[in-house]
Amino acid sequence: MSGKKVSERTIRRLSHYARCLRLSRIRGDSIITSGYLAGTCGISSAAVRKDLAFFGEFGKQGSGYEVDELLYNIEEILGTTDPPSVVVIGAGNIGMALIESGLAGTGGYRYRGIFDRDPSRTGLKCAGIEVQSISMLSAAVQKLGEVIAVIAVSPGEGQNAVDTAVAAGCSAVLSFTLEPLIVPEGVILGFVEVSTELDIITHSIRAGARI
Amino acid sequence: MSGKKVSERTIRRLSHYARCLRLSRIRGDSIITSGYLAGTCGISSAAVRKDLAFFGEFGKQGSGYEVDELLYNIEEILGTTDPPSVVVIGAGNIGMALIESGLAGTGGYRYRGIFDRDPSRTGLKCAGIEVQSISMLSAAVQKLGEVIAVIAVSPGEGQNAVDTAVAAGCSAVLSFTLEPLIVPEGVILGFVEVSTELDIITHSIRAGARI
DNA sequence: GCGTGTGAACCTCTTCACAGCG
DNA sequence: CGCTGTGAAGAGGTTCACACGC
Repeated sequence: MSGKKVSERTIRRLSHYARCLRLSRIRGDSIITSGYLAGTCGISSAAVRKDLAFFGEFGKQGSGYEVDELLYNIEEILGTTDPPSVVVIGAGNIGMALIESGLAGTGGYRYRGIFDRDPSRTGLKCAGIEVQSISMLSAAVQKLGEVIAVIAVSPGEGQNAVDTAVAAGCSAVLSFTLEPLIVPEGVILGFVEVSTELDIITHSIRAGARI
Repeated sequence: MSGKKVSERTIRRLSHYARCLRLSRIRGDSIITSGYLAGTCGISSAAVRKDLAFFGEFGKQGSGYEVDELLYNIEEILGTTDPPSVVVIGAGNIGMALIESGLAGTGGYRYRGIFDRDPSRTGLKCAGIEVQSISMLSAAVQKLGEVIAVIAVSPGEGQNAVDTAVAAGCSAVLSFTLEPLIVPEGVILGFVEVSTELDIITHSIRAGARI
């Protein structure tokens, strides 16, 4: 809709603002300031205002931003007012844990299915969702429309699972595996890398401990 | 040791290089080029060389980088040659799944314990590790030394768990919860946010679909 | 007075092009 | 000839300071 180009870093911040706004709304606040958002997200208030002003004049001078209105606008920018469906591929420990934990508080996302190629796992139930054979994925995607596939398979099976997800028509892939993955042009690829987060933390500990 | 200041973005890339090098080593390669690392990590070869040259002259002109040597140097920079211990707080779905999945392939990290404040969970065994009462955390940290606490508790319990971890002497906290958290100065804080990754992907899908 | 919106300065990071060395 | 190391140019993002409106 909007022809704006925004960096991933900005999108990441907008996502944080959105989460912060949801918490404010739960707490009953109707107005929020850039300074408050800045403090909660660990950045400067000027940066918050720059981010928001880039997309429109959402604030009221002298008071701040109306929580409901700002949240609506940010979700509009992110495209999460009507978010894609999410399915999990791999009904192992992590896959099942993700399903059981759900996506509460994330603003609209919901797990719509979990798939595994191991027949001994199909039929298991988990948080009201039944593990289906991977052969059912294609039909499920056709029914759901836009789908993000969360890859939670065993090490070494990542690329295989991604290829299956892509062939089934998934628009994007979010991988929990460590392996490098390849997707065709047009398919979005994201990673959740505990390993890298640990490395960053370790470096911070060591660097922060210097004199 | 080194007084260099490096950005988190650079550290994140170094972590990716390290993972790529481990895979190369397993494959038996002894030499790797900046172009190959660049391709696998999705950046330009010049950026890779800049990153590495900043810390020393690790490469051999005309051939490339020796895998073992470069990996050693990167781990030295990251501080992961002798990595901190990792413990999990919260023996729910995610905590148990993390323990069962282990940290294979991450280069040295290992889960050394899992703790929960719910007495009905203590004593459960998981991948050879027994769930301990949260009251044992302090003693465990004292024995382990430098400890990263992975927070995998139910929504709303995050800050409580963090406070406990900090009081027990943990050097850093990596949270899987969505809530904003506060830690005292000197304690490192990191997040794994599936919600934000989904937002980024959703935005990419919608933005990429524009004309 | 308070908090937003914004142009300008500032800084960091990335890319380019090429010299240098095996 | 191939690939690294690096100064210079360019792009992008952040901070600052202040005008504007409630």
